[in-house]
Amino acid sequence: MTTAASPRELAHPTRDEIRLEGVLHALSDPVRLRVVRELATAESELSCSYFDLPVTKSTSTHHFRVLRESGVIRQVYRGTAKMNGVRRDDLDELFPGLLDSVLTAAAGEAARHGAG
Amino acid sequence: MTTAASPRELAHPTRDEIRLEGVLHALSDPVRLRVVRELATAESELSCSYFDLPVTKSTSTHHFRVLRESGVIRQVYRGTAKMNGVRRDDLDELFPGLLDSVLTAAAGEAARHGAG
DNA sequence: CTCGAACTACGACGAATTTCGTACAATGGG
DNA sequence: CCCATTGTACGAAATTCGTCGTAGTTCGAG
Repeated sequence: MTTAASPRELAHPTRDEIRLEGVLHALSDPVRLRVVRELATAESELSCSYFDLPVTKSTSTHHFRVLRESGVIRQVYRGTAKMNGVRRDDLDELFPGLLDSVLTAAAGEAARHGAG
Repeated sequence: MTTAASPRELAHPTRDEIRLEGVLHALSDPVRLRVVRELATAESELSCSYFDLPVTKSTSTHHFRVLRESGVIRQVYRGTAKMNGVRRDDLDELFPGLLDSVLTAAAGEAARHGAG
């Protein structure tokens, strides 16, 4: 009773559907901020399973979805894996400097408190 | 030095107690983001009653407190009024460029969708 | 001292969020 | 076809969030 369509396409907001409040909210969670930092540092797509997050798989799926639906990341299936990448072009066009300042701020805070 | 010997002093986080996640969360609410935008454009401090927010006084108090406790704004009593100002120095030192890029992003989004 | 203005404290409520466990589906290799 | 890998869906519980109303506090003016 498998239904007809291939469901392996993921819904993303278009560029003009991305909202600042949604992006800020997505980035205000420690787990999600950490994912975005790794993704941005890697500068290439990473699978969900690449991340060793302190939450279960269910919760991990949830966080990735929040990031995708807010427009922060793009997700694409590749075999059984789901690859993730930051939507840098869209974010930089929409909110110039925002992503970089958040990443810089996160790095600074990590240096101050995480390794201080 | 401050001449305030008033018993009504408000608790603020010190600079190094301010957390990025807390700031992002505080700014991810439409009402609070609007307050910060007005505060940032204003030349001087503004009282709570200056703002005509689409919420009750109770809720307004709540939002101002979230902003204060996250370190985004500084609040000082002046008579019966409570004056509010953005903690620009602290935020710029802690998270360079972050506040400005958020304000620019908010202005851009308002131009795009609010008055586009 | 009394009054109004400004703001707070407290309790409450519904809605959203976060988290988990378990069961399930899609893919690619034997 | 079988199965391990990868991630999803669903339900549920705990928590947080945004909102409000009411009662109360502090201050300045009269």
